[in-house]
Amino acid sequence: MDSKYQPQQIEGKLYEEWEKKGLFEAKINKDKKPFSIILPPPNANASLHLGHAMYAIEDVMARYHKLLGDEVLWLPGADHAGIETQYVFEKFLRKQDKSRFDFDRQTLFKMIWDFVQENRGTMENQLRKLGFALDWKRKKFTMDEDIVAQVYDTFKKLFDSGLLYRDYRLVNYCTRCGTSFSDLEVVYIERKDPLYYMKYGPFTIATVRPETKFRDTALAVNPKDKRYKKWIGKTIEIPGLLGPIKMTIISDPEVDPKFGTGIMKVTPAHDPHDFELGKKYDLPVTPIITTEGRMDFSWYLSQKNISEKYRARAEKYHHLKVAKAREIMVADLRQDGLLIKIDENYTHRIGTCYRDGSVIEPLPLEQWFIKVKPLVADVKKLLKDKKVKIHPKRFEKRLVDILDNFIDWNVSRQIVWGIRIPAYKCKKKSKVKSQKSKVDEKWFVSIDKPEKCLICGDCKFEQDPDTFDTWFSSSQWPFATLLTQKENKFFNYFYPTTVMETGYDILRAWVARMLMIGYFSTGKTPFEHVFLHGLVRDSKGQKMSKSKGNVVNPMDMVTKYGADALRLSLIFGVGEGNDLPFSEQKVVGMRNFCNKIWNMGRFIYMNRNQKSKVKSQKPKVLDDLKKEFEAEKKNYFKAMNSFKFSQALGDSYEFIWHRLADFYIEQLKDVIINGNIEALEALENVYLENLKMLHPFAPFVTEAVWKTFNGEESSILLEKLTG
RNA sequence: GGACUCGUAGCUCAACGGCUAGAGCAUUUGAUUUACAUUCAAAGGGUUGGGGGUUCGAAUCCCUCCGAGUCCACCA
Repeated sequence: MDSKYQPQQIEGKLYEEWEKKGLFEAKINKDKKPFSIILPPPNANASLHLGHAMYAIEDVMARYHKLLGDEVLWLPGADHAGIETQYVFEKFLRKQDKSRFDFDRQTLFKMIWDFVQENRGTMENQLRKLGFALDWKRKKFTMDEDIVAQVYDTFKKLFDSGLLYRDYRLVNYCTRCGTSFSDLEVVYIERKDPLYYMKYGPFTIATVRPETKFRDTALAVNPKDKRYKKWIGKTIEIPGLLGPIKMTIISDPEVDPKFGTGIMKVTPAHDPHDFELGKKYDLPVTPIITTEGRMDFSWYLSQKNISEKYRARAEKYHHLKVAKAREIMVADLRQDGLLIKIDENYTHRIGTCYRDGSVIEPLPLEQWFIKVKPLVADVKKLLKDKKVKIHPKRFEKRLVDILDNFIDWNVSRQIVWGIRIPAYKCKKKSKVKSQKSKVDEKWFVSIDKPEKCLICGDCKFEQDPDTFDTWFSSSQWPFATLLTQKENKFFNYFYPTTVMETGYDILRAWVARMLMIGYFSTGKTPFEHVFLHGLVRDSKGQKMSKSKGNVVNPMDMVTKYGADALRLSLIFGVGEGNDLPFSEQKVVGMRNFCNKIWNMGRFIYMNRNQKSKVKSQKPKVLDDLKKEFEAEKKNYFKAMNSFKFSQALGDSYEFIWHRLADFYIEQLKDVIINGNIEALEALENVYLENLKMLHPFAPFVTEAVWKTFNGEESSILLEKLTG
């Protein structure tokens, strides 16, 4: 044995051997208790960041349960990460002076597919370098054919159950990404924008969006507002930039008389609040901004009998970007004497795209929505019946809160990189003309490509060009990955999975949805336990981000200090579910701990090999050692079985280093060197037992030492850990 | 505006109603022809954010105030 533990020379070889010997492979074994975890699938296209290294907690569980003798499945996978990946790919295209609009759908998809395949191996090998006991033979990709079939199946079931509907409503649209987002993907920021006070017939209104006023469909006041009471219900003519418009004054208690002038313009097509008002009072939805973020005045220009002045204006505005149009219109308003004043100090919050930071436009679009209410009710029952338990407990409250406030889920995305929605629109014109007819009546869903229209039977139906929100496929991950394994019974044996372990930041986006869709599809909870870990931050507690330049590459840490050291540093001394500030110092400390483990082994091993046959008295201190070790073991199992891994590790650390090494070995050093076999054996037993207990946390160093003691062919993973 | 988390040694955090509030790093002093200098022994460093309450006993439970952060909702 070397005088120092050198992980770089050992880790790669050990992992290869584990994988080759199939030690991570799961089988159906009726005599054993199944224990399963599905790895939250990292983005197939990207490298791992430190947050991914937190999956070490899952490895701790997987290896611990292997040692307990359970049948363990830890299933790896990769996510196609729709928007993320398409965004990265478009950046890559831009470098070559191209854009996605230069390619047709099939070509673009194929290009991204190849791009992802090229990069996919990186992430997988990084997971190996971290020592994760993943069953690679069962790995899945969200775009695998069989997974897609599963996703289609779920979509059809939702459709058939009436939980899916198509609706024309305001969605969060990023005109730069060219797609809508769910509400979870909108980031609100505080911003200063001019608030324009405009003359509006007999009134003054305040708005930050004068460019949308052409499509206002009403004015709204508070019913109790004395200033405007006499106007309610009246329709008046108001001079505007493009000539007079007719406007009806409605009243709604939601209008705040104290804001601005107490009278608001209602633009159902471009403001979520106004859209709701529009629905309530049956106002038409009349868009004026396109999905490209440009003004659309074609509705105006197609009219006859407009004066040359107004036509010229409309033509000037037409097709301008929103910001530019606003600028010009404000100038025109001023010219017409319609602008009263500008409040330059108005701050408000606006939605921006989480991906590229551009302003989100609320646009009316037809999209697929999942009715979440019934699903939420089922999940709440699961929680109440303790079919699924949340650790640490405080997150259960948050989950319930999330469920109570879940709004219908928009699953349509207008990007190419994703799973195409298997919905088709009947093109036959319906004979009955009814404005109130629901938009989804003309749609059908089919898992296989349909040969004829399932509604009318003979039209040239069209497939929805949209793809699914990435979370829609992810929400099915626990059961989809198991149902698509070769053995039929694999699913029955391992489902519901035992634990879902992930960061608390995706409790809403992922965990809640997995529970909803998982229960809907299988009638069971997808996992019995949810364990949530915190976020890795930098040493000052700041979020790591590329723009801040404080990102630590986990692989650098592995190269420098070994995978065990990195893993230990992410678990040691961290309260369950708490964020942890990452410091290289701590990794160094854990590297030292690994070295300590190694050298304790070295000391015992050296003396074992030169055992002399001197028989002497059994040292008294051995009784204390036994007692102390029994107590440690008890604590260890208690902590491990209640998801308190940090505590289990902390206790072991304390015992191994400061009791076993600093106290007992020091006490027994002389008698051992003099050949006291009893003392040596007692130490060896306790040490090797501790090696097993520590193996889930530090798999490499423990395995390396184990092999020294028990031969190259042995593996600590084949040992039993008993309480 | 709503919810949650946190405030403990210089720094980062443990301690989850019960021994003298602990660890890592940092600081100071000393040891070692050594299993390990990636070591060991020891020292300094604390009114547990302030105040009040419950209790035989509170960092821990309750109330209140102050401060920091996160998530959610978002009125033109």
